[in-house]
Amino acid sequence: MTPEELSLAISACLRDAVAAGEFTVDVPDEVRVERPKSREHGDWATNIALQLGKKAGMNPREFATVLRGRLVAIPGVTAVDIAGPGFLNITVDAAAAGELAKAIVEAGASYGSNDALAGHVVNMEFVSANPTGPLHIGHTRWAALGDSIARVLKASGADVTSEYYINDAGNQMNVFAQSVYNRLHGLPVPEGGYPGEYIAELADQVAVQHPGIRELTEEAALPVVRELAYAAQLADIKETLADFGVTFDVFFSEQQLHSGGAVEDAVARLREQGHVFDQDGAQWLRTTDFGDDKDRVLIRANGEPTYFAADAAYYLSKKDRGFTEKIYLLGADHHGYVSRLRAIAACAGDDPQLNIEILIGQLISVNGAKLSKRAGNIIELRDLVNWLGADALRYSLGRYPADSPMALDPELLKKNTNDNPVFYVQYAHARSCAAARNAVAKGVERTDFDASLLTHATENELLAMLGQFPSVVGQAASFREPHRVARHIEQIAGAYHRWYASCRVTPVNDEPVEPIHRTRLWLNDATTQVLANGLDLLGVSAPEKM
RNA sequence: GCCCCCGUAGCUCAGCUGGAUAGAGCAACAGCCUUCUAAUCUGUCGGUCGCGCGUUCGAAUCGCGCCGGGGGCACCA
Repeated sequence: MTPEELSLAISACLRDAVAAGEFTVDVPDEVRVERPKSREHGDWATNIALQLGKKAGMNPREFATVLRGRLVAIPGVTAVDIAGPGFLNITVDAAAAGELAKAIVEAGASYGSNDALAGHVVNMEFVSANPTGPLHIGHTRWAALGDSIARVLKASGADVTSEYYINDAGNQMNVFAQSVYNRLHGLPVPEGGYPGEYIAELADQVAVQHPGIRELTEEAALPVVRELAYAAQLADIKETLADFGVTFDVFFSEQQLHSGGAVEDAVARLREQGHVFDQDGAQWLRTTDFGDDKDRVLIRANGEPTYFAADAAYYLSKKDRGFTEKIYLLGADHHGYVSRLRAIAACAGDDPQLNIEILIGQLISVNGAKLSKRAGNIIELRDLVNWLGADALRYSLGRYPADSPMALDPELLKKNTNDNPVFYVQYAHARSCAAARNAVAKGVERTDFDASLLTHATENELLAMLGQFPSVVGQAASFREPHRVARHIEQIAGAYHRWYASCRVTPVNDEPVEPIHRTRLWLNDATTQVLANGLDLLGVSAPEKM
């Protein structure tokens, strides 16, 4: 019996009690069932009586007593105790709990999938780094987190498109082209240009693809340099992301918004909605109507659209493509954009509370040093991945909530010891794989299964953790917090290690294979499956040997 | 000045949106391997949840005000 099944059964009891006139109260959609910290409080506990008692006009213990009469009749429930102010502590039959092991193995990779977000059509935009340089440590967290959020959303039934917005328009592209051009000719870095060493590499690539580039006049060469260097840089970004296990469904070009007329179109549409006004020769969006500090320029006095105008056009594109929820993942240094992005949604006729969601994540620091792409002293994502390994890096980024400030200590991560919890979880997975290999070699097979044999305290604990996995994935999706998955599989790994220490899958020496061994193999393999599924949601590999 | 985030064990951080005695890892100390992977496991030590009011049966969690740290406030991109 999983917590979900128990939760549903309790809801049914509540409805039956209301129908029988035992109390009068609105039955909530979901009854939360928790794993008590102390095992003296049963397998599962609920505070539903504390929540509903007052609403039913009864004191919570009285309410609990009435409800208890129905809960004890749930198949698989062996005891229901009332504790403290009105907690209901529920004890479940070992056989009912143990059935889960078989169910997980049979569900395989789909175990953990749930329908918490069924029907949601989500656009998930993240990274969106300028294609004027390599991805660096500042993009690392969002790449890892955004990809994992997309995965838990999909696992929870949402229709998700992950998207990378390429800022390939605007003056920085000209500066970028000029920087590469200067490098081709051995000239100094232009004022405000990009000094990084990667510029030289791009210049080499441009020269290879267009051998006569140095002979062209500057005026003729710059557009060519710009396009070739841009393509090379974008390819580099995509490769780096792929090596990091991060994939995007769509790479969306800002330039195409401009060239395709979408920006002008967006300004016209917003004007029709009555939110655009003219002042000082510029065209403004009245974002202050929707909580922004000040109104924002869409079209400058010189006729050029602002970056903000492209943002508005991009938002309308997402809306037109049918996304009901547009999620943006931004760094804390961009938090000032939140109110103006919400204002765009409102001006477009959307509900800024429902149709747009902006997740702000705190920046990562490395030994207190800030890193700047423009300064050229960047730490590349590619180097971090090569140095620390994609698994260790993704896991250490994925196990913290986005709003907690993070200090990555390279010396600590480089150690690759169990300071890094990824090894704890991966080791548990590899260990369970080894246990299964050994069991099969000794003739233990997953034939018969008798759930009532899984009576050890560590088995009870492990089964409980495995049973919570789908709801943890659902919560991770609902809250956009994949670290919940990481924390939970760490608990599963711990429960597995403790189980392994006291319950053997393979008989000792020449002792015969008993039903208990075969049954435990199911539980062992169920754990393997859940650990693998959890690691996959975080974009981390699940090694079978370590 | 205004806005956002953070403050929990010596260190790094969780704390399941208000529940039972606030947890984990690391560090420190003490134990368990001739038996499926000891990268594991068992135990001990360690807290004024930044401070103060408030909300209620009940607050680390919600509200207000302070203190401390980080980030941001362009007709830049």
